[in-house]
Amino acid sequence: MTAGLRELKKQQTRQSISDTATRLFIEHGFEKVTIAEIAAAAQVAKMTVTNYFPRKEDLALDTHETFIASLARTVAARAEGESALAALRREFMAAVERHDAVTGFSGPDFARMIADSPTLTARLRELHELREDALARVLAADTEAAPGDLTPRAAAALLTTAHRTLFQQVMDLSLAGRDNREIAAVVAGAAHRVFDLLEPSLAGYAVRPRPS
Amino acid sequence: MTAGLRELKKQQTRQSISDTATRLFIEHGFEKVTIAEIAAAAQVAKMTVTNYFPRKEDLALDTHETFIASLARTVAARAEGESALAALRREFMAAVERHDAVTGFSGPDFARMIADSPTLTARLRELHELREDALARVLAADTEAAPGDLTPRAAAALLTTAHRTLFQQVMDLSLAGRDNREIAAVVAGAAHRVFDLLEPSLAGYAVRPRPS
DNA sequence: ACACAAATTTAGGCTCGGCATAAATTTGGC
DNA sequence: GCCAAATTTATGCCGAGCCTAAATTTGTGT
Repeated sequence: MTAGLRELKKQQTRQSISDTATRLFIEHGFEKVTIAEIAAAAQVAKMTVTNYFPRKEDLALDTHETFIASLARTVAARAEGESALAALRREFMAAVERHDAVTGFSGPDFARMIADSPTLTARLRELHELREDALARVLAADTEAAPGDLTPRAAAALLTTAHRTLFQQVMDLSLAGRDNREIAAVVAGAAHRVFDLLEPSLAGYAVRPRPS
Repeated sequence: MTAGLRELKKQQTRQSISDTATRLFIEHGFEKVTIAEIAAAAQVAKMTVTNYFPRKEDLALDTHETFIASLARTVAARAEGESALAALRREFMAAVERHDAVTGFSGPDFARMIADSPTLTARLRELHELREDALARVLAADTEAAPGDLTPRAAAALLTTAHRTLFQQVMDLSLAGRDNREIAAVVAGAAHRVFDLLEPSLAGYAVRPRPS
């Protein structure tokens, strides 16, 4: 098998670089840390860092695949008779109650790192857009929309926007130093209001049919 | 008066640099053109270009102030008894009928320049966000929302999202080489559907009171 | 165990955007 | 026409990203 030692060491190297980078970023801020410093701290060549992480942002936001796919996956797995909006609301509320990273990202340090860096903020915007695109594709396929139909994209935009607004709220509260418990309480209330706001428009959209 | 020749020449220099840059960008693509080339073509020092336009993106998207303020201004100027959504719909439809840049930006060359450049695409995302923030501030002030209230931001996000979706549609059609007439027709239809979609949720939000 | 091929890492250098600083030039007011 | 202020220029530096060739490490076959 070729999936042996070589692949293992690659993953170790990659992880080591990522961990080192994250530590330095949290410690000194994303913009202050240079790729050369990361390479030195991880005891690899500068080029090796670039090989694994083409852009510097990738070192800090390594879980982007999960993030991008999250909403699309939630909607794809919605229950029979459940709308896309209802599924996203349910999933979001569950995440809030679990107190866990509504976001995949977590903690005030992490939020600070992003907020303090224009580069990371921009990348996060891009991730939100990619997430929206992924959701739009699921909606288009699931509602059997015509190719040129704007509806899935508009709906995906609205749904993602709702999520992004709450996401931002979590970030803001996290930056303000509130603990997870308080954040969960405040965001839960806000989430109900935001989802309720969209309910009249989207309650009937992309409802998964019940088998007849 | 100090608003004389000196200020005039500054504006001329600025305009000359901007025009030169735009021409080169359209001709060869944003990423291919270097700041040094722009400076040479405009017959100024490289540093002068940077002085007027701190970021390279600013050379291509010079009308950002107008863009950012557009939605906020439309809502601020809405008629008595008119909701924020209705005002934005009215303004958008009027722009479509005028055939003019729904966007402030216009033409397939311009759209191509942006679409081909990750840098410009990212900057455009940022401009959308700034536009959303500006709109949120107007809504918060106008509805006298409490400081921590998420509603204005959520509403601004939804309204901006609707606009952005249609904006994207214009870009796509422009890139596909459709002429202004066809774009206007297609987008007008799409716009009605998108605004209708939001109507149930936002018809009653931020309605300007009639003087009693 | 050894050699060879393939994969991975390293070293070096290059371009470009962005920023800092000081010198040189141009302009407005007197 | 002179002087102070504003503007432009020249120069150099840093960091991200990319390219290429050399060096090292690993997997496979004998």
